[in-house]
Amino acid sequence: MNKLTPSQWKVVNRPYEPASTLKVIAGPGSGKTLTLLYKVLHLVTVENIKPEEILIFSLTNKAVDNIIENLLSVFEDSHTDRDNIKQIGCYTVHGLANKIVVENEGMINIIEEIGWRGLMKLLPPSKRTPHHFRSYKELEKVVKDYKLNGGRKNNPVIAKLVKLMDNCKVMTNDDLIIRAKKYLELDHSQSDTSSSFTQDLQKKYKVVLIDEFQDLYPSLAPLITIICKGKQLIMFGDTNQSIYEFLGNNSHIMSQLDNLHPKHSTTVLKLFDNFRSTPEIISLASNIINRPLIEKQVIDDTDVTPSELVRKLPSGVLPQLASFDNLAAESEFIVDKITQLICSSVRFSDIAILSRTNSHLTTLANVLRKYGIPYQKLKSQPDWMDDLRIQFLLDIMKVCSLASDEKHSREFNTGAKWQSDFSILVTMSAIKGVGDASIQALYKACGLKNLSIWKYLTMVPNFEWPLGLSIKKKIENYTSNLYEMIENDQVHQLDDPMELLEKVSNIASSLNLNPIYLQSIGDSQSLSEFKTHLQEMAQVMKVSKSNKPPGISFVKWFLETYFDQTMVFHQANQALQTTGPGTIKLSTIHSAKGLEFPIVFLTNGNTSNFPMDTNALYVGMTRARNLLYICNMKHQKIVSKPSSYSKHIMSNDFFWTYYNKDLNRSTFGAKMAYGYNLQRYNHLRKNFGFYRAYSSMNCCKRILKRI
DNA sequence: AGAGTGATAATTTTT
DNA sequence: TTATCACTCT
Repeated sequence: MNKLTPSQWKVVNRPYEPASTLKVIAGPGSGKTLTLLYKVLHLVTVENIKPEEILIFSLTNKAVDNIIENLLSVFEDSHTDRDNIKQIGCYTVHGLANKIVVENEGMINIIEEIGWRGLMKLLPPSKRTPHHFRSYKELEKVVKDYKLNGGRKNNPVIAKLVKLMDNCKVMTNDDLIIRAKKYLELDHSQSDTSSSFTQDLQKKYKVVLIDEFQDLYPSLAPLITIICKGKQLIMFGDTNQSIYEFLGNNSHIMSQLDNLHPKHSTTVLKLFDNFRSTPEIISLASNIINRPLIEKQVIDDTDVTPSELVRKLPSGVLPQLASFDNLAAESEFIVDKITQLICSSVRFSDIAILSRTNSHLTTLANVLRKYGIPYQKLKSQPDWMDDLRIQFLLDIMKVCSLASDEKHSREFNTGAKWQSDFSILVTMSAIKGVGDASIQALYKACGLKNLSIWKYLTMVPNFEWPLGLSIKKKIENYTSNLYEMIENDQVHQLDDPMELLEKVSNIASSLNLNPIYLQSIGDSQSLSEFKTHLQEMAQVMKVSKSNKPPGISFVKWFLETYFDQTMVFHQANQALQTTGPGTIKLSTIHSAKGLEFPIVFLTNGNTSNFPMDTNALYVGMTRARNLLYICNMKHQKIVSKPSSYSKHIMSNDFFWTYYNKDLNRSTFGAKMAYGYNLQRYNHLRKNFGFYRAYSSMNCCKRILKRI
């Protein structure tokens, strides 16, 4: 095993010691993940730590997936049982918190956009009060503030909302963390359940590894400290790559973690070498974060870097900075460059386009599709999950399922604990003409009678409803549409996913919803988008149906598990797409953290004028191995000129030899092919109609098939 | 009424 | 960094 450098070995060989901290500072391309994996291997094979005593966590799904994916291969040569290795706990912080909370409370709901929109309707109508919000995001922020400061602000309106959320088990992601911490603090020693997840966290684990510590933020601190206290804490990260500052200050939680264990058992190590990027790219990136190139003097004499592990040699090609007046020009530049690259033996899968926003990526994706260039969006969630219309359908299912359950518990009226209320409020306020005033009046009336909204609507005669005539009609329509599903338990009897979906869609379509939930009307592109999303959800429903255990109704099973199942399904789908001719990867800079690509296009879009965050820019740049293009970057350190047309890169023999060697590809046949490549490129360029704005898409598709 | 001031959001993730 | 809102002052 001479895969590691001395500085990496130093980390791996650091002995196990309870109640200690090992902090590893690992810059981009320094082999952080590899070191982490070998550290785990070392713990199991040398230090005799059992796999089930190791807990690894990180903030993003991608980082966690990355580790899980590679764990097995690292253990391949050791004589450890595969099933045994799977005992290693590997979670996102929120995934872990979710697991704890669900184990202790049963099914919960994470609030989404549609939920906040519903809650907005419960606010007083006056526009001049502090309760008036421009968007649901402001409300989200205020509620967060309220929860953070406890009741200190004493805002009765927000307090009411929070109470409603509590009763309906509706949580924000921050709530997950707080609640998880609460359950970990409880003493479970008297409890008879012998091995719950909560207890495992309290007792079983000996070593906790944190990947990407720079992503942690203060509100996670209480949970993380309680998990790590007394264990060996090993954390990897790089403050320069801290791009989640908008969630809270990273240094605050880091100082807490640094002081978790006594000074004498806290060690800081550093991984030096950058094996990823060319000196040209590193130089520019280091300049961005005001840091000279990796200095020789920081390497002490016990850590001499052997000559075969020095950084990469110069590639002879500088990162290209370009600016454009409009989005079309930028797109054209990117497509033109891609064409040049593809004609120079680059594969589609070598290229990544990184941007700061998802919306800009969507724009770029449409451009690529126009030119028939294969692409793939790297997203942890499929698109349909943040489609409001889909969220609405899911909420209708929730209403049916929850209200139907509560119907049976009618006798045991245990106070205001009606989980269905939240989903009812959300769905009802999506109806056209049902405004804040009616929702509030109705909700108040229910509170007076101490009934759930559904019970109120079905039991109290409608002349008592505190509503205007036209609203009454609308609400009656709502009730009667849902009546069969709930009162006759139809929702639980529908065993066939497609029947359920059809039924729910029928309800939605007869409700006369607000335009925002029905964007599909009159817009064919949006309609086909909705169709695709619906089909994707239907697929997950079918999968869910196939693994449903007996003794539970399909809706219930689906609602409880659809999130996890979707993630698994989505991941499998993405993996599937990587085979074949390859695809260009589209990703936000945030999602691309931890990944690397031979060629990177970094773009800021042209619409927004506010500058790029320095660390985000740094992360984006350091994703590139060999070639970096930066478009329309707004940053003090970047001076970009309007780009002039050049096909220089195609004839750069030295670079292409370098490139193929870097990727372990044969250069046979690539040399002397410049003439042929150029001919191919010119042909494509003509057909694409570059420098004449957009061309017709049909001819492009035809041409690209020949590549 | 219309000009001027000051505060703040826009974007990124987590089930 | 810019756009927009709420509010104040003349």
